[in-house]
Amino acid sequence: MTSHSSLPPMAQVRQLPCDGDGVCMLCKVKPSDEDNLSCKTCATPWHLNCLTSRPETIASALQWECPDCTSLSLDLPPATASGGASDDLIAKIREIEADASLTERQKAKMRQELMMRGNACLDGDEKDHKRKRGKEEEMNVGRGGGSNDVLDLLDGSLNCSFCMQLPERPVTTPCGHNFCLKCFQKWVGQGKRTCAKCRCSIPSKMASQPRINSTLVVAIRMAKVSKSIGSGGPSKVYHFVHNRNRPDKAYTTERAQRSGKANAASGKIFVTISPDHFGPIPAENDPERNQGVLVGECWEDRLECRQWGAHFPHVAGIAGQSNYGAQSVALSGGYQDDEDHGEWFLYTGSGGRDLSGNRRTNKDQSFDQKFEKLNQALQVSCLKGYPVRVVRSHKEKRSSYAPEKGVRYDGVYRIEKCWRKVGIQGFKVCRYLFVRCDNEPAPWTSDEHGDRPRPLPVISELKKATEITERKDCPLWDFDEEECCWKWKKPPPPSRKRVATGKSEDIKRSRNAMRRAQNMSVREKLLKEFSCLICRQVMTLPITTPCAHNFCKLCLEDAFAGKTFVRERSRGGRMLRSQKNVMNCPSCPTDISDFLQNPQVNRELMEVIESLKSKTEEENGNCIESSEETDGNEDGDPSSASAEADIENSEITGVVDGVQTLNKSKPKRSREHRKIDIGESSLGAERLKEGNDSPSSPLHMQSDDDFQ
DNA sequence: GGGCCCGCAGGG
DNA sequence: CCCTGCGGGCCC
Repeated sequence: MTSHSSLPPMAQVRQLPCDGDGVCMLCKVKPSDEDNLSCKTCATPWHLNCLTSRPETIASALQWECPDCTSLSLDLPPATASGGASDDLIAKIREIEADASLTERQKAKMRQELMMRGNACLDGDEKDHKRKRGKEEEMNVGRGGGSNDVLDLLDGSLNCSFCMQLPERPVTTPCGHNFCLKCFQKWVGQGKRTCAKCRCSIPSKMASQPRINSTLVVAIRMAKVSKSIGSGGPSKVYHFVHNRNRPDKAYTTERAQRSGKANAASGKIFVTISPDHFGPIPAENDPERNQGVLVGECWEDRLECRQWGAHFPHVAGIAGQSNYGAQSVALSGGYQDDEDHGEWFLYTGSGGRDLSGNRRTNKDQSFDQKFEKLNQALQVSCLKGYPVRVVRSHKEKRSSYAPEKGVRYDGVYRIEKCWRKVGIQGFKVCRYLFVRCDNEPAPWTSDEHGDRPRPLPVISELKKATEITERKDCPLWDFDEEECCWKWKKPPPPSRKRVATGKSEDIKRSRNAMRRAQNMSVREKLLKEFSCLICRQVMTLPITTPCAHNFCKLCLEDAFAGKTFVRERSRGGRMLRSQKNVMNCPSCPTDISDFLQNPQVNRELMEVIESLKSKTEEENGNCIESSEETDGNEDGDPSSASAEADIENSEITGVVDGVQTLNKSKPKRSREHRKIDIGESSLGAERLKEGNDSPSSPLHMQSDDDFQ
């Protein structure tokens, strides 16, 4: 064999195409037209001089196939018959290429879809994803023109390079490229550890635990909603949860303040629901804000979550009464058997552990769980079809759907089935299948609408299950086809408890921000979503951390500027200097030191922000600039107050052994200051220029799979 | 990061 | 009144 597909894998890895700007990713030079070679299969441009094997004639150059496409057959599972699926696939791709009725973009899309499909079987989730993408595509066709439209703007820049559509559950790689969670997972599932767009390596943590970039989720949904309203579609107004609209500080009792949160009495309950209230918490039970508890609302911890009524017990995972039903559950990684798929998950009951003495959280199971007490309460909710509120905690590390920080309300679910099986630890556990049934979209989806009834997932462990409980009667909480929403089909069970709250005087919030938000154009609202978590202004050079937080490049630089990065810990009376530096994300306790070696600007996002800005400025002159100025200075404005609080938080969580701190005294960067060049240089590269020996320069560690 | 210790709330 | 519980701070 003489073709480069026979080269060893490493040799192929050394071959890289040109990036989106046409610059060769190997030699970093933009090839001239003569040196630019396009693959006939995927149309990617390559630098002729950097190829290990070049076509010899002009004719063969026209028929040239890039190393990625020729190695395609290597990636695919062995074909069933000789010739097989890979040949078939390539034949199909050629067919697409030859079709003169298609535009280049359509061709690219179809090529990508074929590549994604491969000849592997799709699991249920994936089929769902494909179906959904297909549907969206139909809708997009109907969308038509509107060149000035924000959705088109996002659509052009942020598309997932696998399915060529706006990313569903977007995840962002450290190199700054955005993909659908499913597409990304499929890619890494094939053993790929480089970015599909730029071939940068993907850290193993990102590959195994990708986090959803909620900034993008909200932005995409907002754009979609604005579009459907604009086109005379549903005019329902969806809430977008902004941290700045939340109360500044959770209420704590005097005693709690004395003894600290570990021993805190829970604070005042802000909502007027009884502790055995089922279902969402509506606006009429939220006298302070008059908006109810919204899907996506986040709290610092379980105590604060309790104060807003989403989940009352401050330790237990299940709220309920054995003969009455369960109102809410918390997913916080306490049980290994849990399995989270976002819209549905498998939950494990409580009990089976020895909690005698001082042990409150023994993780080891030492006897079987039974359908009694709180486990029975969940069973009642299953049989009756009650809505069960679900909160997810950052402590659940294995789920892509867990928040990076604190506790988040994710809406109501119904328990469709429950059973008992032998758990991972060898003792019997109670198991529950939760399926989402909320009128508001989940925090991780860009859908404009909430859930629709969906077929139940196939649960393989049911084969070995005992005591399977399924609902026989109609569920009390169900989807109304006429009204197109979830509602009580029969009245909920009467409350047996009193409302545990008085009138709260502790929280004073202005509604100005909300009113102002209502008057803002979609573009301005979107721009607000793209705020840096440090400076609170629209990001100039957006950077997405592996923990899915977004910052200006310069703010992130500032946050770590002039700091000593060697981590010291005392152990056994001696000071130990650890090999690896630890630098925490300013927004959460994730160590982003590896990422900081070479953080990449999210150029796709930057493009969107720039277009939004220029279009808004075109229309409003300097309105945005001035409104932002007043925003920050206005007294009593929850946005500014909460922003301060968040910065305060980041100073606590962002510190590692007191070595790294955000420089609070540093004056806020002026907007002029922020307008700097968008050159190729990354944070790491700039640091490099300062000199490797400078104390501020992070160690340059070479990761194993970093081939450059 | 793991273990220990603590207090609190709610079910029964 | 006792038991249970997917917390949280702090120390090592």
